[in-house]
Amino acid sequence: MNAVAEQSLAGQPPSLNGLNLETRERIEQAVLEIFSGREFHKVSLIEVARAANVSLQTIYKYYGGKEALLFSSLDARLSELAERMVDHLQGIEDFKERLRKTFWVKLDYFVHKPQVAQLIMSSVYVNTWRKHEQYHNPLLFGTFMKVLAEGRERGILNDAVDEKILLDYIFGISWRLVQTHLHRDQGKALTDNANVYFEMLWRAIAKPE
Amino acid sequence: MNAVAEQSLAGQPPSLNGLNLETRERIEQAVLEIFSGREFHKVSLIEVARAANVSLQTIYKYYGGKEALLFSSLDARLSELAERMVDHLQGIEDFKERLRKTFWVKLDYFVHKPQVAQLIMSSVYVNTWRKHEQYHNPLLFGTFMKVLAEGRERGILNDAVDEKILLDYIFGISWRLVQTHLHRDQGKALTDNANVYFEMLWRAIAKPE
Amino acid sequence: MNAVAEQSLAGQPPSLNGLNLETRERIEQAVLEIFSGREFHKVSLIEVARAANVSLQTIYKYYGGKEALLFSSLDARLSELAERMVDHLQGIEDFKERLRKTFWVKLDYFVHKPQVAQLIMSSVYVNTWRKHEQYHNPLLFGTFMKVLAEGRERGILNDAVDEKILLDYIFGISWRLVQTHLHRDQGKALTDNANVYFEMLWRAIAKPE
Amino acid sequence: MNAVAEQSLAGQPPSLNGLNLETRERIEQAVLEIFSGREFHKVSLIEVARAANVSLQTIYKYYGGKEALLFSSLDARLSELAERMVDHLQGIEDFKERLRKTFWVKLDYFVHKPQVAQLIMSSVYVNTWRKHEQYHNPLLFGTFMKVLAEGRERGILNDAVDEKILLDYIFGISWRLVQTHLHRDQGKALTDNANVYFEMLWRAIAKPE
DNA sequence: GATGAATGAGATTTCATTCAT
DNA sequence: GATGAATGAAATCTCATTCAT
Repeated sequence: MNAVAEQSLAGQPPSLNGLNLETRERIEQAVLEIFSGREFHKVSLIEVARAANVSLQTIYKYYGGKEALLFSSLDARLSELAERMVDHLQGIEDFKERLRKTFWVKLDYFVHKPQVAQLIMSSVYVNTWRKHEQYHNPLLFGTFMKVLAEGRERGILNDAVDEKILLDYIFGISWRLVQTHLHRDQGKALTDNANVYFEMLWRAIAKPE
Repeated sequence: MNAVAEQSLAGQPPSLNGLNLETRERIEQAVLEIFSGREFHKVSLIEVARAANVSLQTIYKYYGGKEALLFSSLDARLSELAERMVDHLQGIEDFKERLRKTFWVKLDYFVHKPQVAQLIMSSVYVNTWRKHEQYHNPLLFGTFMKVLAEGRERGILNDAVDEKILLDYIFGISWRLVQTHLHRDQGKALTDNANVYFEMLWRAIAKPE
Repeated sequence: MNAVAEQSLAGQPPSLNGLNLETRERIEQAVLEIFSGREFHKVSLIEVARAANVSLQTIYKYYGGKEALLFSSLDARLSELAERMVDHLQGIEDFKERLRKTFWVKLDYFVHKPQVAQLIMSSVYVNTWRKHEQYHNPLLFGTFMKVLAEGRERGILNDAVDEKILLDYIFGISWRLVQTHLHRDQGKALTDNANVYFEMLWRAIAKPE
Repeated sequence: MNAVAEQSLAGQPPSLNGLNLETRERIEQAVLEIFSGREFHKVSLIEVARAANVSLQTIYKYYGGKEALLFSSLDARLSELAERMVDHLQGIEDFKERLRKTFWVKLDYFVHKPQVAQLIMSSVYVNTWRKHEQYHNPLLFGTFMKVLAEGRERGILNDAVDEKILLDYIFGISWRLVQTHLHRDQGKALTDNANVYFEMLWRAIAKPE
């Protein structure tokens, strides 16, 4: 019954079924600012509309509802991250270096866009997110899986456990590091220490000699 | 203005300022069942009240509100986990074994009480969670910190990073493993593999030789 | 799904499924005042609620919606009229006098409660009205039909046309007289002339000698 | 601020300030069809536009709004009726016959164009209509008043009441007969009985001997 | 004349929360 | 402890109306 947010596969925000790009950015910026500071159900759509200088109806027309608005805005950011990651991997040959890069890009992204992480932490339930993670960000997910598969084939990564478990270590650690970092409000400390952190992670997932 | 849930430090659910114990268990059981299956804001208190066979007012009187009800119920479960952990650590001398035990108890707990994890995943925002984690479960948290400090002192654990970072690895990994395990609905697989998973974690946090 | 207005057969406003009588009167008074001055769709329920000093939800709970509120309020007034009519007919034996009385009571009612007529004229479509007339006011309608049937049996009324046609003359004329009277804003003129008007009506429906 | 529908005094729909005649007819036909079947506020202009195969803006440009569209369309039909009436009165000399004719033309018109009556009954409030009746159809109204004045002068009509009261009897009865006739869905019965009905009306308004 | 987008208003629904009994 | 009633807030949806192209 409602227009549904278009699937975004590329980084540049695609036009949301006819929504003016500039307007769209204003809306998603407002979403980021408001939902990152308050819990999902403490945010009213009318304030998002006002902050974005659009009418409530515009939001409903293009996004369909509160939850869809949130996830559409979030997906746009995560696509940005995925694209950034693909971009940064270019030209790196060494496997470990590739993995280190994915780790660094992720930490770096959230350090520079803390609101994206805050939004996830304050307005997205883990359960709900997991569903979206897989349906809506095959690029981000897929990029990781490809890198991991490569590592297993070359005998570099631990093969005593399922491949997805390796992903759990990477995601579990990186996301937790982002969370606590933001909670403690620590400037650049996270990326500055990225290498130390990565080496710890690496020891966990590398095949023990 | 609201009655506030009493702090629970021990494992046995203390009487919540006069709430009949049996009634309390019925309420918290209902909370577990309902909030674990639906998102926080998709659950209405009236259905919780009906499921627990109490009046809406009883909930308000003893818990104060929707969020307080959720966290009070959750805290009761987590105290159970903390208590279990303390209990299991008894008599284990070796440091690594003590840590392995904490890891195992945590995985085991959520495998046996998947609703507790589901409730967190479907009804608790990370942000909100973190606040409660620290204020309301010093026992669980403190137990971990003590074990870690001990490891650092003995030169067993990695001392290139802050102590809290080690905790991030432990919590980040264990929680993520629980999440994906439940999502994939995999019976006992998680505890069966606990040792393999722990060894990976251990390599991450142990001081490299 | 909503509580539906209870059928009112008696004159005293019955308690509307638990709605406090005093509150009910405040609401229906507000309805009368507001809907009589403005067209149905120019009235917003929130102003009715405010005028009646109740919340919007109270209205929805007890009446179910805008249209139901209007008709429930209207039915209460018309039941009053019906009851009044039955009451006034008591003790009058002569057929023509009985009919004259019904005519007079009707004109008199609307002269004294012009808002009821105004409400009908500004907020009720003839079509919608007719449906309610028959379903919801059997008393008012039935009283007339009984009087007419009696007149036909006694050979006093015109029997060249269907009985319902006689009713059309009575209702058509009386209602039109009320309308124009109110439009021209003429104090008591209508009831003062009721006899002259009735004699004209009588000549229309009596059996020609 | 709005374009206002041009006053139509003649029967042929005048070009509405530049609106193509054929288009206009399509629009007003759609209005008749749609508003006669549903209540005014249950009809959306977009469906009228679609049914008439014009854009919403055309309606706004030439009619000014929803209500204006309705009344403009209605006025066009009523002018048709007025014109028809004037036409039929030609060559009839006898006063009573002239009146009988107006009565018959009115019933006959609505019997043949039931949608016009249905539109009034389902989408026009009595109050709103009365205003338009007088401002917008001086021809229809005036024709009647002239005929009545004539009757009074010649001592044929009842002079115990105001002239307008006579009009109330004529309009009140004829309109009510039309209403119930359409409600009962009775083919030609109305015009077939027109004479009987008129004689009844005549007895009401004629000067009693 | 037409098309597309945006807006403001208000109907309706569902709840958390409060109050009184 | 329980029950019933009321309230405020916000989600959602549908339109009339306006504006720009």
